[in-house]
Amino acid sequence: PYVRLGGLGVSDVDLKAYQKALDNYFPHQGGDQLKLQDTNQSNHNHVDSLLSLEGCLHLLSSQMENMLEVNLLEDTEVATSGRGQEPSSSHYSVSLTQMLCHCFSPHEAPLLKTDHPTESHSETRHSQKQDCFPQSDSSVTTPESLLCGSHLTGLFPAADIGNLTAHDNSLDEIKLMSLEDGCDPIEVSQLFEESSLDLALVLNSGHSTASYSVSSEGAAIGYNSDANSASSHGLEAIGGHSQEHTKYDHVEYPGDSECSKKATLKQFLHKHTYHQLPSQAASTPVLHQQMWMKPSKEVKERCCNTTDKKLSSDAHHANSLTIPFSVDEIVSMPVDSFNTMLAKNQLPHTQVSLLRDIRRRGKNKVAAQNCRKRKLKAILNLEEAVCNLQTQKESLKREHSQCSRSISRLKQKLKGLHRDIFSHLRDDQGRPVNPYQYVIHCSSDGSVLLIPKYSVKAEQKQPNEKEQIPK
DNA sequence: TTGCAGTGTCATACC
DNA sequence: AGGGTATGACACTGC
Repeated sequence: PYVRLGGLGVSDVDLKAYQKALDNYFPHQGGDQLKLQDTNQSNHNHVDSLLSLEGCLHLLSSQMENMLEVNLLEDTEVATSGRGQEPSSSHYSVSLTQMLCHCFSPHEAPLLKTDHPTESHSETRHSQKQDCFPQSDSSVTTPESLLCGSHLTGLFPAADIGNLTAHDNSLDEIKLMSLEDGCDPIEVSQLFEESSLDLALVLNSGHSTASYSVSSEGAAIGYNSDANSASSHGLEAIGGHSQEHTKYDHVEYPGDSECSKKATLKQFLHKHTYHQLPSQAASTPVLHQQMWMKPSKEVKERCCNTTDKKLSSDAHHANSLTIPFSVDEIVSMPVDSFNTMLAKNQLPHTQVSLLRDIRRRGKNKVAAQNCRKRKLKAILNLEEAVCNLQTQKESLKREHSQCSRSISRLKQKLKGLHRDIFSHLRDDQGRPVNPYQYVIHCSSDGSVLLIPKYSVKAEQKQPNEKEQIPK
């Protein structure tokens, strides 16, 4: 609340007190400025300067009123005696004009100070993501639909299948696998309690793979089991791919917002991003056509693009190594499991190298996808920031013009006050005081000095030399 | 045919 | 030191 009128050596001004007085003196402007200060912290400097100006004005006016009373009531000789003024206290060699110039110099507000908090709420992010893709929930909660048409639904009572809905995706996946395996779901649940390494080994030990996608888009497929075609290892990588993207669906990024939802949705809707779905179905083309009603021609085309060829090649290599893991599993398994698997299979160096490459490529692919999503998100955030700053700029412009108008009004009032004061001032011979030869100066102790302009100029050159001005 | 956007991969830096 | 991650750059593809 205290503002030092910079560089002038003037004492601190209690803005609150001045503001209170201003409310009486300039009731309209004072209230406005207070409101401005309250509503926009970013323009604090503007308000401060205006408040200090108004404070100065009010101090000046009130003190001048007192002085006028003294002048009018007392003899001019008394006024010129410098009564009560210590020479040391009148060291202000600054003219009123200078002070006003200082006060009227608009300060630049810190324009970049924004009230917009950055949006990085990790807790809400997750729900936003989920809200963004409600279909993933629905897909999770309807495993029966995933199994519809398959031979699996008849194997277990509906209650068992219903249990699938009560667990997270991982457990759903495990249970789906157990369904396929004909295992007891309870056993699988117990297995789930064990270490991931053991789990992975158990789940993959008797089978080629079961590529499954319970959540997100993959859920529409349900799961893609190539257990029915155990010899189709060469294609499983494509199917397994979807699991990777299922995880990718749930990757979270700082500052998710509505914009990112749109962007992400755009990505999700893009054909490229999930072209693995038809590809995945290629491992079980009949099932795929039943579930997606896609023409086989399109499936073939999808399967034959370069990326899938590359993946198929990787998968082919991986499967030629008699390793009971899909490419996706090679990529996603913990490094300890991976190393254990390598050691267990006694593979030659070239094949180990190949597996490491497959793993590296798979991880880097996901990383690249995440990186691109982040980049897109950053771009959207920057665009939003630009919009916000433009809005803020317009607001500041309006506020600046409002402050300029207020300052103009105050200047007019000050001119009138100045003119009024000098019209009442008389020197010791009773002659009017020339306003061009004297300046009015307010001191910190409340006294008002009339200073000859030449002394002000002299003191500016020699600040230590002060002249006692007759009052 | 051209341009663009999406994607996978590599190389590299960093943790 | 090895593995994972992030990112720029490149090539390729489909639209």
